[in-house]
Amino acid sequence: MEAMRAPSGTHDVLWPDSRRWEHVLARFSAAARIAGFGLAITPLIEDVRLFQRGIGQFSDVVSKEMYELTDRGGRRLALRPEGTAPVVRAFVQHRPALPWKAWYATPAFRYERPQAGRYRQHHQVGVEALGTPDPDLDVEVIALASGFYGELGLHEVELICNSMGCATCRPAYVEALRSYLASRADTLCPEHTTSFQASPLRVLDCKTEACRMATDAAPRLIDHLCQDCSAHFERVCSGLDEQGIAHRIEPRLVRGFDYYTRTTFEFVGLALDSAQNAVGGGGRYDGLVEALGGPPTPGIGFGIGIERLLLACDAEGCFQQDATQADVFVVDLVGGHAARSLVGELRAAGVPTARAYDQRSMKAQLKAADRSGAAIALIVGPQEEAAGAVAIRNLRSPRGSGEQDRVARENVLPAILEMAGTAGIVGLWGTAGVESVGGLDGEGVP
RNA sequence: GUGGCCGUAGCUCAGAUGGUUAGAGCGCCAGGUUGUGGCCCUGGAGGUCGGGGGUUCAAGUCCCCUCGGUCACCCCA
Repeated sequence: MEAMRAPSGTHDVLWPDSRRWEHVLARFSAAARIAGFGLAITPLIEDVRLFQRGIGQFSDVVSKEMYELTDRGGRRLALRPEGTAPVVRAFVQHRPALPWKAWYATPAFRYERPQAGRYRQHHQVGVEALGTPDPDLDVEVIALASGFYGELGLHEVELICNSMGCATCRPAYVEALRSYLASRADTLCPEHTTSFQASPLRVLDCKTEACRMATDAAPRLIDHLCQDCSAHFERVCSGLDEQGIAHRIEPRLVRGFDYYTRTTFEFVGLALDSAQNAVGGGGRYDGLVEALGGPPTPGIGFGIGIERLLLACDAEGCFQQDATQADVFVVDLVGGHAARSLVGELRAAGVPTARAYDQRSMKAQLKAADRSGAAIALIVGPQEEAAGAVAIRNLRSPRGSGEQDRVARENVLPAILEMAGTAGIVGLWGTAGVESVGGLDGEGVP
């Protein structure tokens, strides 16, 4: 029988790797809440038209990368390829009071050829803020992402931004660019010599030497912005300066979704070797709500790819791998009833506690205790049981020293707390909740 | 969707030009120490050599197909 495996381009995230995910998720949710964003959970499946109308019928993501399905009722559905459209759809459907700020964490599905940093199912955390064109909001949203990277200890990240203009100024610019490209069509790369007609903006983003040179002198969008867009972009940039957020204006930055207007930005992981080095990106989408059937409402948001974020964190060595499954390990040589009662008692008191099963030998149980990373072993054999006591052993004491005491059964908890001090595990528990998950507290944050 | 590289134990990998029962390190299990983890020693379990077909007296090794992984293009997080 062939062993089952996860579909191509999808991955399992298991302990201890998953610790980093818990950490990232906990940090992001905290940062988002502090910034006034509330969690939004929306369905993984949506009407395909949501993405066709939102992202754009002819975008690559919609035209050739969507996971589409027909349900038993004949509805055409799609697995979300990105996070913004569903949240904006929820806004249109429920019309919460403005401004509305939501954060999310979600898988996203795109049928692409997998490679480093690119998967068919990947995961994003992100935010959407709807209801005002105020550039202060742009700054705030960008600052949230930027601060989040910093909190994780990720520093080799470059912020690049651009403005895509609006319905007033962009069409004229696109026309200008198209005719410029037409004049140099023969110097473009093979792929763009004809396709520039349909999507001239894409050529700006082309990495080939030919297109680079050809577009060096091309008209730049930021020079063709209308007065409003220009003023808006200036205020975003000065706002970022004011906050001390380094950024580079990149007139070539073109993002793949049709809904973007005005501010667009991307965070590039400089420590990443892979060609997939965008660790986050987003922008304003002042026409999206309307396109989805809601009232004219401006909005802005970003998404951060967790897999790429983690790749970047690895490249910078943000996390120390130091997994512990428990702080206390119970070794039972009396048939299991001591383990049952001690484990129950300690866990109820909030102490991460593990034990062995199957009545294995003492050596095997202590070995398991060692591997679990526990700092303390509680040992109950016939002698202890007869004396109504528990042996408490410091698993972190120097090799051979075998530091071990015997305490009365009822004094186990205080004895653990006392030894915890010398074993150097204070604080591993007691700060219950996501922040202490996996003992990652403080790691990676200078 | 296009192209390059790679699939041998749970993991990392050896296995010249085809030739006996396919190996190592790590990990796992047990014993050495009948009540004490880490270091050490001994032993053990674990493989349809990704799958299918072909060439051959003989295929992990050569050929074809296929699946999977990986990298790049494309696109994006």
